[in-house]
Amino acid sequence: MDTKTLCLGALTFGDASGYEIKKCLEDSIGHFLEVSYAAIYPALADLHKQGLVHCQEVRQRTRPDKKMYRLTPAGRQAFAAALLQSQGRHKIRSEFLALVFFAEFLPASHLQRIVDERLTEFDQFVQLAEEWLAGEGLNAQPGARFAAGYGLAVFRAARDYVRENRHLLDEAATAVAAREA
Amino acid sequence: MDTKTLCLGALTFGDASGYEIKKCLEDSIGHFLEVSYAAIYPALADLHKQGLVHCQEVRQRTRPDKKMYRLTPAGRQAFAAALLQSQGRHKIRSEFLALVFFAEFLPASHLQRIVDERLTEFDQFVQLAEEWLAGEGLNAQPGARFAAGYGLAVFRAARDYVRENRHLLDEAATAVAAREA
DNA sequence: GTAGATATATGTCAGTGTGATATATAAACC
DNA sequence: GGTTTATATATCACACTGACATATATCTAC
Repeated sequence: MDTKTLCLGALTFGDASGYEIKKCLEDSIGHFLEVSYAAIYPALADLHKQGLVHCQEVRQRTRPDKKMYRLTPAGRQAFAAALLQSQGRHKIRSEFLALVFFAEFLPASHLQRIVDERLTEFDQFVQLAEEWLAGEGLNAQPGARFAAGYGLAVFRAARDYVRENRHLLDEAATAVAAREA
Repeated sequence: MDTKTLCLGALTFGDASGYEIKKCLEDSIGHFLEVSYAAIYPALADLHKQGLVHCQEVRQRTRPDKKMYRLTPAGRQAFAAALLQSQGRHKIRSEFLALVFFAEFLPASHLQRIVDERLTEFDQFVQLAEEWLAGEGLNAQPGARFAAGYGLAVFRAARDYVRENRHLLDEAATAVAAREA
């Protein structure tokens, strides 16, 4: 599932510029998959070369000009084919857990600050997901609802675990303080 | 938290070769952070150039020769400094959820096969983590136990959610079947 | 016994993605 | 009047991934 495929996917919701594609992906699956402009713009240029999207420049008075992209029939086919090709892997890259794993090498205050940041993030996501599922989500596709529900369940579990067990990390830091004294 | 830092971290457990470092990291935080040989070997070469690790070639009769690396005092300091520098972000790149999000474009059978694979992976992790926490984990550092407990909580939540809600995805696929008929 | 898989061990390479930076306009805010 | 936020596109150095290449030894199944 490379950036090209994600762009094609975003365009199944309707025509969009690179900027709008980024917003679309962020708002939908942004919590599970990051996309950056540095990946999107070259991807769109490639897709255009391959004839998978149509591109039209739009002059705007009140905003900078933009390039609107539209899926071609070939693009729609290529998207379906790419989805079938994807293995559907679920990867996590957590520097947070790496830091926690090496807790013995960090000052307690630093560690707790990092924990607080993660907790804030988890809380925010839980709230957003709850609101979405109770509001707009009611009209969304089943796949989108499933994904949001998954996120809610997992982030809730993460939040609760961290809240209830963060005190264990004080022991880790204490161990180092004692060692260094 | 780049590969160099992870290598230094692995070496705080004792001297090791690149191959052994990979195993060490896989066995400890492998479920939250992937590392590949293609990243490790150049990282070790760099660390050696910078004087952060000491390197000695070891000739072996029954196995291929290996290069054993050891943390230098400068390396230990650099590790602590790099940890302090790390923001501790928690990123997820889930093609699984992306596929689910675009469920309407996939055949039901394909989708359910992908769900089965994820479920198997979640189950395996839950079992591994339970065993580790009840066994070796009892002697591990608090940080390592916290990380394992976090993984257990989150993967359990993921497993339970997917088990109880996978039927929602049949609706998605049915919608497409109806549309295409 | 021998064929094939698995484990040990190190490395490269093309392609892809990230984070930072650059540029420019307009609206909203204080 | 100045700062921040939003719109809009793009490039660059660097890091990482997945696939491949190479070599030896052990373990398993027939």
